[in-house]
Amino acid sequence: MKKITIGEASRQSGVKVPTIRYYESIGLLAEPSRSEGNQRAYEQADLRRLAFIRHARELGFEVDAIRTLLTLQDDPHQSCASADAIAKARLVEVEQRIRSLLALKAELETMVEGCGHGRVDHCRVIEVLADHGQCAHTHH
Amino acid sequence: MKKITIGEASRQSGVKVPTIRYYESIGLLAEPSRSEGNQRAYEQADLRRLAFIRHARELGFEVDAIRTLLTLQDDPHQSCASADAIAKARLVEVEQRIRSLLALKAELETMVEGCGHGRVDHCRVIEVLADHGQCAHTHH
DNA sequence: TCTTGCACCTCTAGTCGCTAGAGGATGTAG
DNA sequence: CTACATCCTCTAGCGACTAGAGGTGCAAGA
Repeated sequence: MKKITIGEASRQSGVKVPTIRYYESIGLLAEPSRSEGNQRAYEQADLRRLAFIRHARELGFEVDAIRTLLTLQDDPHQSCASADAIAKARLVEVEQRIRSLLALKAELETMVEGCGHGRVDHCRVIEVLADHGQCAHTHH
Repeated sequence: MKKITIGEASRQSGVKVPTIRYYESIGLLAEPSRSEGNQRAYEQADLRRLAFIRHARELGFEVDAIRTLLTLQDDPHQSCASADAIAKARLVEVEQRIRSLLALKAELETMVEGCGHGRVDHCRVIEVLADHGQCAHTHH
């Protein structure tokens, strides 16, 4: 079992060095053992945990949710209902966010298309921003 | 011209009272005149500016971008090229965000559908999170 | 007139998830 | 032995607010 430095862990997991230390500080990652010279020495299990965290963060899970997911993972006999609930909640959030972004996209397109590239006093971008009534879509 | 209190401005614009004060503190909103008792007294023009800011924020523009848009609005003889560029950049951002959220949605759906509601050791949610290789979509 | 009670004031600190930088120790290659 | 990269801890900063403490202003009812 050869030990892995934080830099190596960073390279292998794709999580930046300061971020790894940050995860340790907030208790997402356990404190690893240290070398003679007080440098962090990780093991394979830590790398797996880091990959888990990274993937979950990429999926937009909040740190608190990840904390729950990690404790679930640590105890495989538990029911996975909580994990399921967390994922479902996240799915609903993502769906809402997509809907609202699609509305925004439509509105931005109207703005940009309407812009005749002239002076500001006829600029559709500024106009639409100034008067929400001109906004074609009821996104908010 | 009757004066408008900050609470009234908040109600009419939909921007919370502390947020209005915050916008003033960062220079998005000019310092309004004050009543005898040192309370902020807004005018119609301030309400229009607040509505502009609110709408722009809802469209996801950053405060710096809004600052630029506001100075453009204040000088109607300028070319609207900057406004156009800002809106276009935002459009590109929104489109990217939508694409990545759609990929996330697909992945979350796979996770949730695969969950047999049993124990954690067979939970697809946890599994997929733990092993990015199982992730069907190349969203990141 | 007095008092109740809400809305207002300023100021500081906290939120989230990092990121940047200072100032110093350690580890490795030439 | 000397560079130089990498590591360490610590504090502060980011964006865009939000929360709370501790105090003042103002309008309406008793």
